[in-house]
Amino acid sequence: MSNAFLRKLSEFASLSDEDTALLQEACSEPVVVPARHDLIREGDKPGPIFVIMEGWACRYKLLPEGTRQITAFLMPGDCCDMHASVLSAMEHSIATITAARVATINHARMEELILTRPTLTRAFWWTQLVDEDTLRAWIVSMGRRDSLQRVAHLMCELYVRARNIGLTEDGRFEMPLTQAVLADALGLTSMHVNRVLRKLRLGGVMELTAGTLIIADICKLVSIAGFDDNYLHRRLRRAA
Amino acid sequence: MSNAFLRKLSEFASLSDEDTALLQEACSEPVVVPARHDLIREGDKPGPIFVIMEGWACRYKLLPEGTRQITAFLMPGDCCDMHASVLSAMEHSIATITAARVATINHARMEELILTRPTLTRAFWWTQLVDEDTLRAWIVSMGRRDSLQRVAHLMCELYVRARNIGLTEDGRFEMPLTQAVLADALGLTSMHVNRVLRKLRLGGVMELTAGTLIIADICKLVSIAGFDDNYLHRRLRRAA
DNA sequence: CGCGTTTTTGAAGCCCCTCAAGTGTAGTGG
DNA sequence: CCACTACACTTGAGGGGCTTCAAAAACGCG
Repeated sequence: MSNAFLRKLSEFASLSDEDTALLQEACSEPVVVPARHDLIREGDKPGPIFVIMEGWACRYKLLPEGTRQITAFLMPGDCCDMHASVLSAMEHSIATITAARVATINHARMEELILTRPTLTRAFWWTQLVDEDTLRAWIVSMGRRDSLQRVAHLMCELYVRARNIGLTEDGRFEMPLTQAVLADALGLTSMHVNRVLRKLRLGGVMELTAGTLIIADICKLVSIAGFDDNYLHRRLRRAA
Repeated sequence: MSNAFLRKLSEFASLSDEDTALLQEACSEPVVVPARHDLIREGDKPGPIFVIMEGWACRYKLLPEGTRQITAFLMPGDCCDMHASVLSAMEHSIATITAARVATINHARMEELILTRPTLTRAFWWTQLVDEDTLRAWIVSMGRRDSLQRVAHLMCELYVRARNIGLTEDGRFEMPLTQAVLADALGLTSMHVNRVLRKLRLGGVMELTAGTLIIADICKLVSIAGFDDNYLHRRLRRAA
């Protein structure tokens, strides 16, 4: 199954052939977007629903002082702003991190799917709730975990999410995030992220080089992070 | 209008008499819950939808080391877990802070409302999206604001939310949160929250005593916080 | 009035930031 | 093929913001 969106949704719900076909068709014309390109900006009127088919993106907000806070990473299969049309303006921006293939679904089409396909509606709700629990997990990390735990926790989250969509192999996966990007997500400076990564590397826990994360000791990593993947609400649990 | 839930929803949508009557009836039998009482605990199967009719509550998560992180405050009119039934287990707990009147709506009833009353459905979506943007605003605060800005920002948020449901009068409102509770929400210690509050008091910005917040200089407060209430997505803007 | 909770204040220390410089590494053009 | 540039990564020194530990004062409630 080459469609990451389908792969992700079918992780939660068993989709009928008709549901599958409808979804397939809805995001059949993805557009290639270059890296570091805004899909939508804070203040804009909500646009269509974006579905990331390939590549990485993030939600972020710029502060007056020029600093940036990333509030979510978007990976293949993730979709944004399912119902944002209800609001009059976006409160944050969404940008690609790498070059990406992005499908768009207009709101009329989405509304139609929601009204007529109860299984899809439930699956969409599930993604929404997982995203929400992920936001809460980030708040917990920022509020009550130190930098080492915080980095470890994010690495665990991204690893599990990558694994769920079949992007890992044998404790490693491609994670094209610079230390500056990680810092913007973790509420740290890139210099400090660098020091934390060194510590994890020297401790034989994990190594992040050239855009790939290699987890040497997943048990140590999970234990440092205090990671519990419940918040990602997976039905199936596969081995690492 | 004595029903805080109705008051809040009608802020976004103009509800028909029938919608109003249905909502009124759905939460017509609130229960009084004592202070510091869990409504639902992490790990529990999702229960009914809770609607806070009176009093304060919060979502929180306990960490292994015994620390606590609050991820949201719930005020009159706020409802939780609209669609949580989709999930198999709660990822966080919800507890009252003060004594509270809490209505419950079972999921079958809610589903019926959503299927038959499009105006209500849109209004529910709006509350959901506001909650989500609030989570993101908290992440931004924790990641990129220092303690003074963070406290100021939270006070702004709570003041605007209280004002929206008619709980303020002339720059003041009842905010029954201890410094320890604020600390658990802000990712600080109660000692440091105390020092920040003193600074704001001595600066003639605001004063928090005996469970009421008195804002002396709203402009200063907003400017310290870098507060912008867009994320609460209000349609109407009333004067303070 | 007495007791638990909350608030307040102080002193010492650590975690992470700021500022600063230097080291790769990939891409470009001569 | 090598200078040149841009960007990401790396490392160090010093400082500040928030924590930890500790204890006293104030408050609220039976």
